[in-house]
Amino acid sequence: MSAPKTIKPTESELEILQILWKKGTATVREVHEELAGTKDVGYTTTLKLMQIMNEKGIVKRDDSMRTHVYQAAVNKERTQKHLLGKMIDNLFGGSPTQLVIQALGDESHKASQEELEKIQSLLDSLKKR
Amino acid sequence: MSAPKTIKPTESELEILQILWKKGTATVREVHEELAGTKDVGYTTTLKLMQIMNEKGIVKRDDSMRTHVYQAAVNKERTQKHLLGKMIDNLFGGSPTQLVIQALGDESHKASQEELEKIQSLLDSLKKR
DNA sequence: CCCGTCTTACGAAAAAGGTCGTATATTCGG
DNA sequence: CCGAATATACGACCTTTTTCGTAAGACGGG
Repeated sequence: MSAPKTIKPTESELEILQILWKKGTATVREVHEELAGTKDVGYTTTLKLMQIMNEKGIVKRDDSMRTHVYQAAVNKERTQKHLLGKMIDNLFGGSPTQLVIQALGDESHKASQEELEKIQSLLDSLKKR
Repeated sequence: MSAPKTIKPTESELEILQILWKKGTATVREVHEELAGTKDVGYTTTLKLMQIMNEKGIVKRDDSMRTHVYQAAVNKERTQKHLLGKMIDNLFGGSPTQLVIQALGDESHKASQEELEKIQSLLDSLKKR
């Protein structure tokens, strides 16, 4: 099972995926070090999690060496889009507009001027159609 | 416990909340009928879920009559914002911009011209600051 | 008044997620 | 060559979530 059709990582799996997406490849130790920076968790817990993710096909690993090297097996954008779509359906009645408004209005995650410009460009091209 | 500070409804609870947000108030049977339209689930399962949600303070109920009447006890917008914030952290590295871009670019959830204008207004006011 | 129906209550258990202890293997410095 | 350090494997366990069977009370039609 290499390409899961139902992408549904759990919270913990998502944390690990993010690290793998950022690093490209990483060992369990590397992932764990980074994880341990923000939460209190044991090494074997991280290991187990990544083993399970491997079984599920969420990550791939190269176990040709003693220290296995992992990488994400699911595409970042596709996963984001998938989960976002689900949230739009589940929580925003199928309309992305309210979601966008809520996201832009989020006081604790402010967008920079530069980012706002990026959104503006996208908005312009959408409005043209 | 009437106002939970940590809003964290489960998936099933979210399904029920959506129905309650839409209907305002509803009996277990009403909620269940609607739920049963999309998924296969027993009546007592829905009942139990709603009882638990009541204990958690996610919903309120009027049990002055034999058939209890439920309503959501958590604010819709606040819940949306909370879960969205979590998604921004979990999946978009803390930046709402990528989320917004993904959401706007979602082909299966297109925004109307009117909605785009609404977003434009918000964007304008954000850029002014 | 009695019975079938509907309701809530309750408890048990399956399922899922997360945690970690321990065993075992490998590596490497001294 | 030995022991400390480090790696994976694996199973046990706990908590939360989800599921449902069963019991018991209330209601209404006949």
